[in-house]
Amino acid sequence: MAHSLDIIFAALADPTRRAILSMLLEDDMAVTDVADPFEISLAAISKHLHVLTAAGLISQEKRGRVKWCKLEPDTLREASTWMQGFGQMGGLDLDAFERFLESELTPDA
Amino acid sequence: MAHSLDIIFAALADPTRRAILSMLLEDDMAVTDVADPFEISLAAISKHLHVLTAAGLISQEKRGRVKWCKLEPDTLREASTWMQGFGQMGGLDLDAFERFLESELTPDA
DNA sequence: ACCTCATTCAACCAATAGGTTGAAGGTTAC
DNA sequence: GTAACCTTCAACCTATTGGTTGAATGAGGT
Repeated sequence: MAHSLDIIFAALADPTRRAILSMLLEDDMAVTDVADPFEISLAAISKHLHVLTAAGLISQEKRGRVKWCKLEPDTLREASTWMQGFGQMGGLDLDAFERFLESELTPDA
Repeated sequence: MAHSLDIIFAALADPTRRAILSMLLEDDMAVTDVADPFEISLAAISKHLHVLTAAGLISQEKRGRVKWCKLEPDTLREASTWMQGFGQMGGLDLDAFERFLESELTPDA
């Protein structure tokens, strides 16, 4: 956990990587199938998947010779919550805001 | 409008820039005052502010010799909306959120 | 064993990002 | 007018990013 917002947002800043996330929303996919719709090389896609994995936005599991990619929504939610806080409240007590975020992000039930 | 998600997320990927946004949550600020808590040069801060402006996350208005920086929450909401597309991560517990808002906003004493 | 498929590694390249410094542009104050 | 102040410009440096290609690794299929 605690994937830094630095690498999460950096991962989201690339259109290819956002497209990959959208694809994975529908289903888990093998690396080759992820690469199929794109014009760039498989190696480039492999690097993008590495960035997404490092950010915690996806996970990869090797079964046989195929590596499956799976969306990890919790990490996106981390960033989403950070942004929603900004969008909706101006001029609030930031300490209270952080306490709120913590209580929201802690999966206690 | 339609600030591309590319540059919005790229702008959010830097910790200095996110810190600046947090500061602007509390109040509008002049460039020099924004730069004050940071150890880096004023020119570097100026560049960061340019990136944030290009992304539409802040706006800048020159009054006299001072340039004021103001948070633009709508753009953050744009990016947040993109994330809503990812299913269950509309995620913030709205009831808890409203309770929080009440506890923060109603006691204006 | 051998061949094929799935994925990554390694070396390289051009472009960008984030930082520096010093000089320049405007604006207000004396 | 000139001095002080706020901000940006310009040139430069280094590290990182996103892409390429070709070889290497690993796992099945036959």
